[in-house]
Amino acid sequence: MARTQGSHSDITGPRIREAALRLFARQGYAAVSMRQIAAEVGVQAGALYNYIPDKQSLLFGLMKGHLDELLAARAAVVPADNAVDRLEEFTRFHIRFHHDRPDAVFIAYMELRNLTPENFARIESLRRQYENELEDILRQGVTEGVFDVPDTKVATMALIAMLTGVNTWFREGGRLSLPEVETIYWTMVRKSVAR
Amino acid sequence: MARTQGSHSDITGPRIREAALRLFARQGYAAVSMRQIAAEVGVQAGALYNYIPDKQSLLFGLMKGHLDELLAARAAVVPADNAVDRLEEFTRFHIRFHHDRPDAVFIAYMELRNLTPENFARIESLRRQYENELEDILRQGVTEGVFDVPDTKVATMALIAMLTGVNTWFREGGRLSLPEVETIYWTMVRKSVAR
DNA sequence: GTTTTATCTGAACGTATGTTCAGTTACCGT
DNA sequence: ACGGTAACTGAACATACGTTCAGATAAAAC
Repeated sequence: MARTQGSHSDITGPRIREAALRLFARQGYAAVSMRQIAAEVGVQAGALYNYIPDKQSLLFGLMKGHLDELLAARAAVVPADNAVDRLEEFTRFHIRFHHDRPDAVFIAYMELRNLTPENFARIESLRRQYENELEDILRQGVTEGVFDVPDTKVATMALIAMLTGVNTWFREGGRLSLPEVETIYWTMVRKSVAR
Repeated sequence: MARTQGSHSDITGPRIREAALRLFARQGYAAVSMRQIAAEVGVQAGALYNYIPDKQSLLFGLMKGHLDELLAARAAVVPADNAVDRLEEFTRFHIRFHHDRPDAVFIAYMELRNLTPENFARIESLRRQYENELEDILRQGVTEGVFDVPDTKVATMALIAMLTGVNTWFREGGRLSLPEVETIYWTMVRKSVAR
């Protein structure tokens, strides 16, 4: 089962996930066939079932993997001591992280309805963990007296939607670079919660 | 063909669109079959083709109808003379209009990839018209000297994403009423563009 | 060099898809 | 009452789907 040397299949599993990620993002989970994914990998459809139990698990694995990565990347950040700096860091982190994974982000938001109820609950729980990081920052700022936020829960949802929205319009090579976009969004975020 | 009195079919067309709207929003365009839609209407699948040429046109018609309604509702608004009042009106309008049509909003954002290139271009053009209304307001405020916005195009996308995001979390009967949510968002919008 | 094991093919399974259409039904105007 | 017509059924079309599996293939283990 597990091999000590790098043989073919050690690379086939990830290749299936990459192909599925790209195709699901472009055409949607329901519109992509197992045969399409297999063709992208250069294999017959039946061979996929040596790596995944079924199509559903493939989708769930992609979503779970994305959110695990997101939370791991957050956990690696050493938080600043004041709320303003923490919020700036979060803003720039969110934009950059989501910019680097447009397909996974798209899938994680759009294909929730194709999950079984249990899998849906697991994904939503991970997402809530991430959102709670932002809400903690906002609450800290309110406590510190540097933020004036009418409702930290609503503000959290508002800011996350705003930041994630960058993915819908930003294109490499356009009028603005990503760092410039980060700065513009940070300006708006900062002012929206300022005293 | 056209009948003067209200006969059965005058009501069947809208009923097909309503059923398709609901099902597309819940399961996605690709995952909904014509037989499912027909069953919802209480008819056999073949009968649908007395009202629509094909499944694609049904999707496009729903999206186009939604955006036409949106632009018509905007056109009916008498704009205030100052940018701040116009922006508040836009904010509350956007939240309320989108809140009243969650299914149509969901479809109009998520099923763009299932449109042919020409149809996609037509829908995007309508959406851009709506976005331009907001950008005009922001530019007016900058000219008046009451707004301080680093980039009106980026601010437009940021604010629209933020406002549309209400649909992803707001549920009737929750902690907050819709007017309360409107006010919270207006506070954040106002501050984010303030001088 | 032979056995063992992981991997893949190619065909098959039952079921579902969008769309068409000849034929039936039900209602309309007269 | 009756002819005309709009609306609908039910079956059929070709094609595609996710998944399974016996058998072929290739690589690793001894």
